[in-house]
Amino acid sequence: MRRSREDAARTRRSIVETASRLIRRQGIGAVSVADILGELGLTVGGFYRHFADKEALIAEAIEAASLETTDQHRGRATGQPQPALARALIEGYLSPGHRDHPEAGCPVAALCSEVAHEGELAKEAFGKAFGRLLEISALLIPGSSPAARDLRLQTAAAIVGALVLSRAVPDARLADEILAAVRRDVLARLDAWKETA
Amino acid sequence: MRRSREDAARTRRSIVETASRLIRRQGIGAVSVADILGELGLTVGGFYRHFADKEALIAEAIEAASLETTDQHRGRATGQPQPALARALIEGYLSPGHRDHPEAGCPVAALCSEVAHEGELAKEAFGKAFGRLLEISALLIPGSSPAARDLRLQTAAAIVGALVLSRAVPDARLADEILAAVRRDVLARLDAWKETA
DNA sequence: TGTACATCAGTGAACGCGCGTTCACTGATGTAC
DNA sequence: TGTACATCAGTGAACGCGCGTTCACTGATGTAC
Repeated sequence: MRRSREDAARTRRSIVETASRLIRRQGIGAVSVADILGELGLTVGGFYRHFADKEALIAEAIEAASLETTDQHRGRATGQPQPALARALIEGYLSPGHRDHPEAGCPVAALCSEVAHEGELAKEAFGKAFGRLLEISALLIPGSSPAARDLRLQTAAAIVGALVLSRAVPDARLADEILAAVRRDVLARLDAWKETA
Repeated sequence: MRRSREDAARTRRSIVETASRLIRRQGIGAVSVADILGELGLTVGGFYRHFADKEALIAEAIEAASLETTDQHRGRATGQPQPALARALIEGYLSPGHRDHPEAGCPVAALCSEVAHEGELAKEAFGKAFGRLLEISALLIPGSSPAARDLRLQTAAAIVGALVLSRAVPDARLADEILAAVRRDVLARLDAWKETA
């Protein structure tokens, strides 16, 4: 039966949020439209009143995950002095908690190798998500110099690589070691950068 | 009809090699058993004479990809003096060619986010592949000191992160920029490391 | 404000399809004598 | 070395299943008067 516009909008949002959570935890390929709607107590038929197809939802889910985590990072960042800011952001990103809860974490790390095989919409959303990761990096490494941009790209590659590998490696000790090594490295380089600036 | 033992062994090897190539290019989920055997002009029924199930093949395919690329790296490394060695390995790994041909490249970078959702066999094979990547790093950064191990882990995370992001990002210029930035960074850090050693 | 009707959010069954896996079968290969 | 038979690599059709998507339907919501 028909629902109010507010209800419908709420449903749509909850589909995106659920998809966003599930694809980060299980991967895009492992999550079906029926899984997502089932989690909400809904049947699949109504899905196509809200989205053109699965890929459109995936793209929105990536976007939502990116906005959610970026907001979290900005929230953590406000009012902090620079050194504490760097510790908070980097130690949060490269924490066992973030590694063990991809469903609430960075979509770039959760989807980076899988998204290469998805459609254009999903890749575009991923591109925007990576752009936001670079914006967060710019809170730590501001400036428009080539050296600042280089360091932002290097930092992004390092933390994404570390988190993804830490999740993929079956040896728990090695997984911790990767996070710790890159944490030390990135924090040391941010310190060195601030001294030169 | 029955084939000779040599033929059967050849078939088995070609299945592994084809799987290894296809999963690196298209991802594990996007490649079916029928795809792999079809590529070889075979029908699917015979597959289960060689492998227990798809996951067993995937694990062997990851292992084969790892051995293949590790051998390539070792080949590139033999007889080279250290500075040229570092350039050859890092510039090869972080090249547009490697980015654009995942089917012939590092399985760790090709599968890193997807493998987290696969079974134990595949994850184990991935773990061994990552171990071999660290061995290749040890050609550039030898030694058993904690600092050497840290630098190997940091280098591995950086180059895997850079390659994966370079493949995933839809903006071609940004993709090149990521590779170039991390290339410069890793080479500079290897130079600095040699000076202290 | 009240009524008649159009809209449409969500249901539940159905669709065609491709998946991993199984199986009876074929006939060349390998083995035992 | 030759023969009779067991083995088994590969075929091709079939299986049950879950997928994304479609569709006729329901009835509360929204709108026009």
